[in-house]
Amino acid sequence: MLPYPSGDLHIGHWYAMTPSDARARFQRMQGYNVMFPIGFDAFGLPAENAAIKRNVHPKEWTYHNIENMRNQLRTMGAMWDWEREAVSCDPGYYRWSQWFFLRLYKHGMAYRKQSPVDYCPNCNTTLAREQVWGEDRHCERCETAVIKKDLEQWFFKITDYAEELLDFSKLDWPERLQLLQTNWVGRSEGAHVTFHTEAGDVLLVFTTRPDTLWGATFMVLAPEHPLVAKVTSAAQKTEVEAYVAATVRQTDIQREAADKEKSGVFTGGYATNPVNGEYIPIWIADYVLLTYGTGAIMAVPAHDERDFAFARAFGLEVRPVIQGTDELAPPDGATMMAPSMHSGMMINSGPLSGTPADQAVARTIAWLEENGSGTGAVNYRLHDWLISRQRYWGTPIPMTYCDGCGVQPVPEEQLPVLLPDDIEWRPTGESPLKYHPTWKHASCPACGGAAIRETDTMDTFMCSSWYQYRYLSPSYDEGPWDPQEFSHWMPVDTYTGGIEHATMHLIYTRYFTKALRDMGLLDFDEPMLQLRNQGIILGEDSEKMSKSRGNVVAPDELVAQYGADAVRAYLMFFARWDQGAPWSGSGIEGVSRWLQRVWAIATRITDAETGVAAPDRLARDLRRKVHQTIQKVTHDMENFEFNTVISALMELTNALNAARKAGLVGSEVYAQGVDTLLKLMAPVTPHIAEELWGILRRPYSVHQQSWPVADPAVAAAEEITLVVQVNGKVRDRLTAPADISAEAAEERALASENVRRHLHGREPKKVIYVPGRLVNIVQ
RNA sequence: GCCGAAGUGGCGGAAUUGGCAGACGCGCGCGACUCAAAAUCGCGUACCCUUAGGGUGUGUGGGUUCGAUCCCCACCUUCGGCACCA
Repeated sequence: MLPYPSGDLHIGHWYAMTPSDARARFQRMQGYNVMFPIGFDAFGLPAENAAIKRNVHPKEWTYHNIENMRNQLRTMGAMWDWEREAVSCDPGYYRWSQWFFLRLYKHGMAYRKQSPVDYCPNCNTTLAREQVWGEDRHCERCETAVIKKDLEQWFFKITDYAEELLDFSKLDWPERLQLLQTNWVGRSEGAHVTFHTEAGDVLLVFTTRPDTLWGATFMVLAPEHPLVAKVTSAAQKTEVEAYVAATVRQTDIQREAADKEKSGVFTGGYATNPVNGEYIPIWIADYVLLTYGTGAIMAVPAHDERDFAFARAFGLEVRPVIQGTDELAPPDGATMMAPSMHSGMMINSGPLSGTPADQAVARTIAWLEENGSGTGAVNYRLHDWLISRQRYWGTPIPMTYCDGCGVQPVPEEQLPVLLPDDIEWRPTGESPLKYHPTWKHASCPACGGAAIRETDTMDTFMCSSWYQYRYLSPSYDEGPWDPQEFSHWMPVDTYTGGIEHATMHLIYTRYFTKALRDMGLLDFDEPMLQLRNQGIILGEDSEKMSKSRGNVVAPDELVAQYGADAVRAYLMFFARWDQGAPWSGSGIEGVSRWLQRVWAIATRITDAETGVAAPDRLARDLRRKVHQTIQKVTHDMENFEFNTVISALMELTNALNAARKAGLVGSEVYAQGVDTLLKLMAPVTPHIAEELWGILRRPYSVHQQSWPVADPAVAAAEEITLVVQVNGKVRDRLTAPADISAEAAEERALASENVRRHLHGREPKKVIYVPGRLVNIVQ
């Protein structure tokens, strides 16, 4: 975890962190060597906003918040390893973020590119595609609708890893998360097909349906496509330029709106279809996106909905090239009402006519490759990661620009490129780095002449892409990590976090580790092997918690009222951890009462006499319950099923209470039951468990005890309730020995008075016996 | 539109994955203690039939099975992701 130091610990932090801590403590008691680190994701925009609004320096604001959060985190009683704390805005940290940037640059994985990028006009910065959300394309942080800007920016080549990012075989990650990442990468198989313009330029298209190539009746280019100007005829020039200008002015939202009504303009140019040499008109339309595939398509209106709508809107030819298996005659392009999506047989397709649907794509690709007109191809929706941010409070990108030598990396030994402290804010909200009088002036590492520093800083997801490695040795200064620590601990065994990171942090950090591997810096493929997501806590009104809604639950107040242990236990109890739920304030009373009952049980034992002889049967029952609870709690802790951990602990408490009333206080079995309860509670409620452990004069500390091990023989039930059904309906319940034979069970079931009544004196047709569970008599 | 997840008492949720539906807790009701209240403790608490006993019940409608919260089909609702992706 690397929380952002917002300055106030939220109930959501508690919900995410306390079960994770409990599980870490559980594993430590099981004998594992557990590292449970913490640190802060300390760069980012809120610090700058605070600076502009309240005139505090971002550094001061951030470190003040960190101090505050450290204190709040301490109230949780988590076993954080504070000696390994890492703070991403410390120069000792961001020096290595810069170092990684230089490594990536040297390996060709960081590059600069001019392109239309998403820009948040409120945050005054560009954003990565992953940070633009929803139908209305809004900024992930401030929810402002983004706009497009044509800028030169730094990118990381995450697309080189598109295929590998789809491989989850080494990971124990939730299916749901794998699916989100898989969809985000967006792999599709098809072909690249080479068309040619009249001037002889190559016009490459990507298609998933090469089998429909003979049905291509026109081409469509994205309005921003580089060939647009060249293919446009003199007659169409005015119209084309007007359309391009209009498209560029539109936001993505406008472009995708209007109920997907098709618009477009004929360029006056033509292209040759490689499969039949036919000349087909080239159009431009905003439904073709420059950012996907090659930014150009072959349009097959007979077999594609968008192309069909476009063809009908502009009166273009529709030519079917597939006859569906259930179609008696080939569809008529002139009259068909919708594109044909049937599978069947290729028609009107020259040498491939007659090819059945299941072979059509492969045979067409083979034909294209033989004829040098195309190749099989895989396309991904994933884009390279835009990491430039036009902000002050971030890691400076360690690059310079020299008039003579161009882009030059800052030499490694000059790192870190420090952020200047003496800064002034512009009323426009622009980055002070751009306007700093001296900071950006540097000497060129190549020629020694004057050079200008890059004034953009890095996306903060860069900091969090490698923080797990910095936790190993946060003050190490000979490298990003101490190699000895690294080989002992890495990769991360268990990682917990929110699902909202699926296509951001969690994809970036996977990419980052793979890139480091390929640069020889580490030797595994995945940064975190096991991952589990917690859900989110909503306000009591089922809405997202926010100050403006007034539905925020303050953990500090709950801790003051009920104590940290009760808050911890309640957060683990009140909902399924992986699902989250709306907050409910009344339930915490129940957990608080439970802890008071535990207190009463454990403190009464000291006053009681020892050496009490417990009746055999009661002793056995209690011992069984104890061992069953060990089994249940161990299993559920392993599996992140924390709510049933608490209910099992409550059940054991209730059993101990009943045993106390039955006079078992002072007996050995009772004392062992209490000891076990305290050990099982230690990960969940570390303070109370320790306190009671001390009161009972057990050897310090409860947290250093080994986790109890269940004896299956003791946990096994001696007697079972045998359910007796007649035709699947419960008619009786019998108490029987656990190892009752099938014959004996059937005999006893048939002897039941109520069963006999329901049999109405007739013979059963069949009797089903499920060992240890039920007898079903079928008539 | 496409992909995915989830629908169980008044509420949060449980059910060893095909075998007692509703564990545990909240809330509520009744009782004990108290002059009274709070706290605590005890009992009860899916719905319906006045009871013995029975009927119904896990979003809706079908199906498979001796038996379905669990498997299959169709549908409804809610939430999440993607979205003119070629």
